[in-house]
Amino acid sequence: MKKQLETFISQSLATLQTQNILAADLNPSVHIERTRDVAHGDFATNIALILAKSAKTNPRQLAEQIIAALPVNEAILKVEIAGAGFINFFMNPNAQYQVIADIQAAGEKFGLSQIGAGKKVQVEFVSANPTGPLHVGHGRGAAYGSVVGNLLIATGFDVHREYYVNDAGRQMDILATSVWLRYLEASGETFIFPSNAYRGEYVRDIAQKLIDQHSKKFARSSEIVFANLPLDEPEGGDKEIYIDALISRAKELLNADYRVVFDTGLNDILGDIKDDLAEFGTTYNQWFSERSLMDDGSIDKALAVLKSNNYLYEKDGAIWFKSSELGDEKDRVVIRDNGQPTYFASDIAYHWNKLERGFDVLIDIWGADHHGYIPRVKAALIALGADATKLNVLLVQFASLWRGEEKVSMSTRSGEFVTLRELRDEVGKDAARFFYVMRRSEQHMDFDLELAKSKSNENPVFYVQYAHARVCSVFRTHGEKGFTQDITLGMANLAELNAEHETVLLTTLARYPEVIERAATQYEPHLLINYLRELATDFHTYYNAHQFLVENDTLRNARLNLITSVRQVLANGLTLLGISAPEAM
RNA sequence: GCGCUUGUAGCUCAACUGGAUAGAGCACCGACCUUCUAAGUCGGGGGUCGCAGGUUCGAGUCCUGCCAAGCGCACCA
Repeated sequence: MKKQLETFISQSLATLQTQNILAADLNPSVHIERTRDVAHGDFATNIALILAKSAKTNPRQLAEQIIAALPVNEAILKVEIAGAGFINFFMNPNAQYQVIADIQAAGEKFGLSQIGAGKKVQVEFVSANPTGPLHVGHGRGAAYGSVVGNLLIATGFDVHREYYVNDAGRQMDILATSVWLRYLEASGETFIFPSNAYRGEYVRDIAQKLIDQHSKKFARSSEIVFANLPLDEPEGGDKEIYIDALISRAKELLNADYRVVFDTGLNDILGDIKDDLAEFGTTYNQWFSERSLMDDGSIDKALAVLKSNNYLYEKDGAIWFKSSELGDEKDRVVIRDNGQPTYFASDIAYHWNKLERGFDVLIDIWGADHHGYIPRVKAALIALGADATKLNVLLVQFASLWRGEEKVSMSTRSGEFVTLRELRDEVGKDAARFFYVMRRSEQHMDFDLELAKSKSNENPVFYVQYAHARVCSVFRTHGEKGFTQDITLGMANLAELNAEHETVLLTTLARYPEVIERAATQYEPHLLINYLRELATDFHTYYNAHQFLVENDTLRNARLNLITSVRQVLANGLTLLGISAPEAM
């Protein structure tokens, strides 16, 4: 209906253009809004206010001309000019029932659209280093990314979800070394564990698996392992230099076996991450390996192009990229003085690879702490001669965990962080997903564990799910009372749904496709959450105000068709969020 | 110091991207269960949209300057 009005207005404007009332080269974007106040009708547009200046007339006069040129349509009851020049549309009340037929016909497809027109979109999200289990910070990115993906699919985009696996690089070497040291400890060696190594309990578990599978194959005496190393930080040294020296020592002593230790750690943790995300309802089309970019020469190739485009230079033994010439704060190292490419070098190759795969839009979902990284990636794409405007980086702020009034402290340093798995175990998948996407992603959010668990009206998850369960419950009672639903009879008598609560509900239902479209194109899943809360409220209010299972056959069946539509839309929305729509609670 | 993000009711957050009288939920006060699930509903009070300017028919929304919070400013990822 909204779309239809937009078309009508556009037609009217085109007419005015042929009459030279409006300039022919004008290409206005018509924007129709739902009104906030019933006195303003059902829909309104400010188009006359926007165009008045260029038409060299006053808004109200232009509004009159627009209305005069409007096509006649029986769905429009009347059109008024209000305020400074708003055009208000009052729709024919009979038109409001159409939505029930639409929902019934489309079913679970109601709300889907084709505005994406099959455009290829890649959504990359989470992509946490496989150096440990996912924590609650990753959870927000996982929930947000998967819902954004669902919304884009729902609006006709061709979506490819991807997790970039950082299976190369220094952090992974630190993990591999940490695993090996725990392995040595478990084999009976004693030494002081490095301050910069991974200390989590899971590292010991992986070490134990190594022992189970390979016995003492990788054991070396601690005298040999720690001979002639620089000092660790607690002893007055540098923890980074110390751990790097240990990594070199591990590679030296283990030779080819280093890769076995490394891969055991990688595969164990990555497997855990995959299981974790799958249980959280977050799935991927592809797990993209950083190492593969090194192995197939993609990094060398990207750097060669940068070099031939004159964006690389050497300084202090390292190779630098002139990102400062393309909007970044300073130049960035791509090859360290030790000859190793930086993480940034692989990321250049990775983003280039994404574009070469033919995606029309790239969406990267990052933690907000990585925001400073955006200019250099865009700079790299420009320097490669690629289209950097295709890259869209969405930032997700951290969530603070609360237990009622008490803030849950989290410190990565001590290894005492709350994992996503712990969160899921405590509050469940549905509540976790709902809470994560309840707020705009750039908004810092407080996540109250007590609230997420509570089975009360304070908890918005239960509130929405309860609305769905309630409709199902009505139908159970309906059967118990010996009624048989007659959908056709209900459809023929929808006009009996003339109570104010019913009108409100019909309007809310009709808004659903608009909400999906907006939530998708703006990448704002919280709009869908807000909508579902409103729909649930409208339904609960209706439920309390009217009895559905009345004796009157026509009215009863009309009402049943209405609440069936409510159930359908609630289920559709919850499905997009990856949240269950329970039939009973 | 520079950059990014944020600042709206006591608290947590919305506000259709520049529109009409800024809205919800908690919390607080007061009503509603012999009824299709009270995990629900109804009513009430509560606001200098961080502050100050500017842009225009019109600003919570845009521009400038301050103030405050978070994050970032590696040859880590």
